[in-house]
Amino acid sequence: MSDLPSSGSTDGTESASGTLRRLESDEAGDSCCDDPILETRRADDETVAAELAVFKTLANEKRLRIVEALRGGELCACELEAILDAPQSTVSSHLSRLREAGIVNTRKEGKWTYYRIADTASLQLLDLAAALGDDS
Amino acid sequence: MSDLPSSGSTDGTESASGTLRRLESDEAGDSCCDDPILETRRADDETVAAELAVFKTLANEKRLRIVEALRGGELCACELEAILDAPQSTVSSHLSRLREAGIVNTRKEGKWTYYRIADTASLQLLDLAAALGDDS
DNA sequence: AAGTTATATCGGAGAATACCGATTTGTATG
DNA sequence: CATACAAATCGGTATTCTCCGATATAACTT
Repeated sequence: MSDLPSSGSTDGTESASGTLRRLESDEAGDSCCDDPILETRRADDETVAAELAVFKTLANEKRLRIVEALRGGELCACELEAILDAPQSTVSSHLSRLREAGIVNTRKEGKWTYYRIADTASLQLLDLAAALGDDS
Repeated sequence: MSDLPSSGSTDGTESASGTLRRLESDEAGDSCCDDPILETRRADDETVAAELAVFKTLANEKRLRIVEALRGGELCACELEAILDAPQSTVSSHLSRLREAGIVNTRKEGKWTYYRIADTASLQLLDLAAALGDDS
């Protein structure tokens, strides 16, 4: 499907550690798992936590549909209720999850609460995911 | 925290429908939810499905750590086992989820199976999510 | 104040996920 | 062929998530 070098790096971001490791270790080695350099590959806890919060928030169909609906500008909770065709309490709790995650912001006007995308980076995120998802 | 226009659009992607709607409808309207134009805001099913598949796959700490570990180049399953400090069956099933979602590719060499990032867009996705996540 | 509409929160049942030991499959090697 | 190691799959339990009715809070109306 894609252009994969049959060995070595997949992009330019790496600091050569992976590639070097593979090349320097003996070709016919009979074990690969007892390697102290693996320590280097462990991800930072805070980074993972930040990513996880975002992905968990977006890993739900109704919440995704809310964000997609907000592409065209702000909407109030009851409009989103109509778009999703879901009960009020369901929509409301999804909205509060999205707000807690910082994906959407709110603006209160009279008895209505309007929701909007907080950061256009969220939309880039959806676009990337859509592109990744349909050629799987 | 961020630069939000206090009303109106959040970016340039919208086709003005949201903004116009809000402006043209009466200021003191007492209902906002019975609007036929809301139909326009419903997202395409296939797009949502594609996005959902990607986000669900990445909405797990161990799978995220696997992808992060693969930033530096390919690794075999048992190396990932060591990095995650998780039982073999657990790691293996996470890897097959990642492969099914098209996030990683595999290369078999002898008795080892090496995993690598299938598309660098996945890494952009993680970077975006990390950026969105830590200033929430 | 009483009524109406919009939204948030609570609580608990049902569904989906994650986890991990045990077993199976695959590959090399003595 | 027996053994050893890597990896995948199976089965069941534990945890988390989703959903939605019921209830609470808030703002506007008469």
